[in-house]
Amino acid sequence: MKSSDSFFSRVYEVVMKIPPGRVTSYGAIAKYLGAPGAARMVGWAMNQSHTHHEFVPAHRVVNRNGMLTGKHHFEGIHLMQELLENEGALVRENRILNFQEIFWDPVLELGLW
DNA sequence: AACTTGACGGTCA
DNA sequence: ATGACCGCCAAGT
Repeated sequence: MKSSDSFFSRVYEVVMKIPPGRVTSYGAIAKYLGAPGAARMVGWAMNQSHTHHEFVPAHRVVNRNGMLTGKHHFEGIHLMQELLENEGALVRENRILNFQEIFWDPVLELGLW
C-alpha cells in the first residue's frame, strides 16, 4: 500500500456515491477531497479504478464542460456514452447536453467539512 | 535519476 | 472568445 492509495480510495468512495443518472466532474471531486487543482489525479484514479474491488461508475465522471474526455479508456469507444444514455443523460458529440441539470456536486450533496 | 505525459481546471494576455 | 501557461503529482520511459 502506497500513500497515494488513500487518496485513490477516497476518490472511489465519492464516485460510488454518485446516483445513477447523475454526473460530476474531476475537479469537483478533487475539491471535495481538499485537493483543489489536483483534478488530474482524480483522472488518474479513474484510470486505475478497474483495480478496485468494487464497481466504480467512472462513466459518471466527466470534465467541467460535461465532455466525455475519458471515453477512450472504456472497452468500447461508445460504452461510456451508452452507459450514460441508459441512465437518462443526453449525450451528443462527446458532450452531455443536460449536464447542468444532472450535475451532482459532492461538496453540495455530501457537504464540505 | 531526469524528463514526459496525462480521464483537469483556473488564470491571464 | 481563444489560446498559452501553470499547478497538481503518479506512472511510464
